[in-house]
Amino acid sequence: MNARSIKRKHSRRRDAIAAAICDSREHPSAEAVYRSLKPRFPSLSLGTVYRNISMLREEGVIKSVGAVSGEERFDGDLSDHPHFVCERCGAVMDISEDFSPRLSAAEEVASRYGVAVTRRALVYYGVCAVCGGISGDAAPGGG
Amino acid sequence: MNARSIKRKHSRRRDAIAAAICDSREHPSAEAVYRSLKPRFPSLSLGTVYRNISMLREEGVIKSVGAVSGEERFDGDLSDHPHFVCERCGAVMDISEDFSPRLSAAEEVASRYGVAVTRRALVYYGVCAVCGGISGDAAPGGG
DNA sequence: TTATATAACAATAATGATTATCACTATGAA
DNA sequence: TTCATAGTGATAATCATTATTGTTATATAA
Repeated sequence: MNARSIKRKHSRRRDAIAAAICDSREHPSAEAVYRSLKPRFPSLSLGTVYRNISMLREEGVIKSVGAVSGEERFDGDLSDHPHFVCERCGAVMDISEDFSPRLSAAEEVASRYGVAVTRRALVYYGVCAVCGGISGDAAPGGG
Repeated sequence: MNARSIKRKHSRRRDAIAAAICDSREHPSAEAVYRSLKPRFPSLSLGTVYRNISMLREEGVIKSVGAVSGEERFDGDLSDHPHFVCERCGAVMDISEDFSPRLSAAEEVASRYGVAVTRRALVYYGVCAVCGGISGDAAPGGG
């Protein structure tokens, strides 16, 4: 009756797209998924990647992490954990759930503001270790 | 010497664009700012809005709240507070800082992961009061 | 006030990510 | 195998945003 019951046929490409996202720690964009699968599926089309990502998201197999530099990034780990985004290279990494606000905060927001909260997203922004976040030398003159 | 020292001339439009964002609780998009100012500045161009928003952001007068349905939304309140986004109507509202994770969490992320954290963003998603978030009737059949 | 340098402007073209269309193909059930 | 239709590649269209360009407004000095 509802949209969920649309019959889905099995698709090799959809499996591969889901795996590319779920088996990666990179939080790839649609374009990145496309590039990673193109060698294995030479006829793969970018539209197919977008279409299947959209289906996988509806089905709850993957979720979006938000956009980095205008490109949406995806995650196959559905747990409610924060992310770190490097503003230099665009890398997205998982952060332990330990750094999430307590779960009850969402309930408190709901009751205080009279809204229904279905999910939340916490993102830390900065500069990753590779790009020079920590190794104390060479002050970043390039801003 | 650096990019900050580019000479800026005074501009009525830039003032109006900054005010449109800072005096609003709507977290408007560039398009929304354009629409709100068009009556007062009939010759206003959308490109001008984008260009000035970009300048205001560089200068630290406003900040981005992230994209909602592909449209970037802006905030004149620079304090580190969470937001709530209604997934039905796209409304963005401020949430009290009380619901932010403690500030030390950012430092802990930095030291644990070897990164530099410059800012963070916490967003709660769901359905706002107007769209039916709370008033317990009429189960949302339209999902 | 006029003159001059240039930041800001409107109009518009270009870009880049994403979505829609369509003729054809592959999947799954009979 | 046959059939209905979900899935696909190619490509066009859309939408937000950015860049370009010739003109206008602002700041400063004469």
